[in-house]
Amino acid sequence: MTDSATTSSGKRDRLVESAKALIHEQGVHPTTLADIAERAEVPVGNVYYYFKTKDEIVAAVVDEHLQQVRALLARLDSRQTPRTRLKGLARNWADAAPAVAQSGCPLGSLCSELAKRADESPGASAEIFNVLLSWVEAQFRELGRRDAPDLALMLLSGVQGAALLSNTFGDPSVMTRQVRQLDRWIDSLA
Amino acid sequence: MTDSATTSSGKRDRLVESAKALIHEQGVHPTTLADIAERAEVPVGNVYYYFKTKDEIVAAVVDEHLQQVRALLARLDSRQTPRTRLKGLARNWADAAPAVAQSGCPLGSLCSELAKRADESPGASAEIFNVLLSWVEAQFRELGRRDAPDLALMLLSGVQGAALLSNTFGDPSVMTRQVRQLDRWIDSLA
DNA sequence: GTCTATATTTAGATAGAC
DNA sequence: GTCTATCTAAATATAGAC
Repeated sequence: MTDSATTSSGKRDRLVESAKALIHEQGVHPTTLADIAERAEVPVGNVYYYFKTKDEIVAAVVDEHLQQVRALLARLDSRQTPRTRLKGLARNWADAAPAVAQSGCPLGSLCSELAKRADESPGASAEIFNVLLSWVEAQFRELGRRDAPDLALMLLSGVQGAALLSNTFGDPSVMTRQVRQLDRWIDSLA
Repeated sequence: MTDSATTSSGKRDRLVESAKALIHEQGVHPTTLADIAERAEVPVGNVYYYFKTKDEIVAAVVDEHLQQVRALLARLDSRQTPRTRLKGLARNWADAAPAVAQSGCPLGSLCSELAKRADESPGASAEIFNVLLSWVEAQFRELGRRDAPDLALMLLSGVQGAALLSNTFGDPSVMTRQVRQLDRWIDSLA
């Protein structure tokens, strides 16, 4: 019903969810197909019925993240002003602080690992940050800032860098402190 | 001469340098001992004379980074004012933009990967960012800012996040733009 | 100290029964 | 569509000759 394949029920989705969680916790490379299958409660060999290679699972996880980001931004779009929309995004990150301290930003650490691959082109993971960056930029532009691209870069970088430090130190407060600071920074803009 | 072992010449250092470069380019997990040995022009089996495990090589690479950061900060300490010292650090990052766009920040991507490991404690890689953070904080305090810890976090996060985005997009200008912005931000502080 | 050959383990992937 | 059993390849690590 949801996609082209004639798949009956749940297993494919469970595998993607399992892979998503494990990749967040352990990283792409250390996560094995056996790990993924076990957590999804699917026999190992069966994985290959749904995905021809490990790369295909990773691609599905990236796509899942992309859809999730799109859904989040769509929800935020219902808010009245660009400022409240930006603050909603910030709030979202602050809420994720404990998970981020433990395993890093699910998007950031994934992109960090995928960017190292020999692929020439930016790849699908870049699209996630592209979507985020464009959206934030649009909010700043609506706030009347002509330097919207720079401001968007500053905000996203600030969050991603804090996520990395928070994870490195295993300390959620690093993330929350930085988000609070960025929140004030948004307020300070004309 | 340089360390406790009775090692005669070069090989250990070559292995660490090789590992450092490969880990930057490919990441920790994908880099094999065979890769490291080949690049260092040392036979594979011989690696185990210098390092008992792969983890030991990684630890040596982390330590190498730590020493390098300490040396950089020591050089910057010779500058006259805290502001010129901070700008020297920023300049250093801007110069690294091409390499960062290609393979990420050597420190950031390494910490990102190591933080995911099951280890409870922050580990040695956290010490690198600790040193950097403390140093930057000291500069801001010398500038008379009582919010020095927050400012230091903002600066380091801003750089690390930009490095991640720059690498994700494979675009050096993302890094240089952000550093320029942070440079202006430093100027704007009382 | 240096190196070759090899043991061990594990992960990705496939074949084919049901 | 589902699953078991297994092949193949590669990576870490060791034994032991020189």
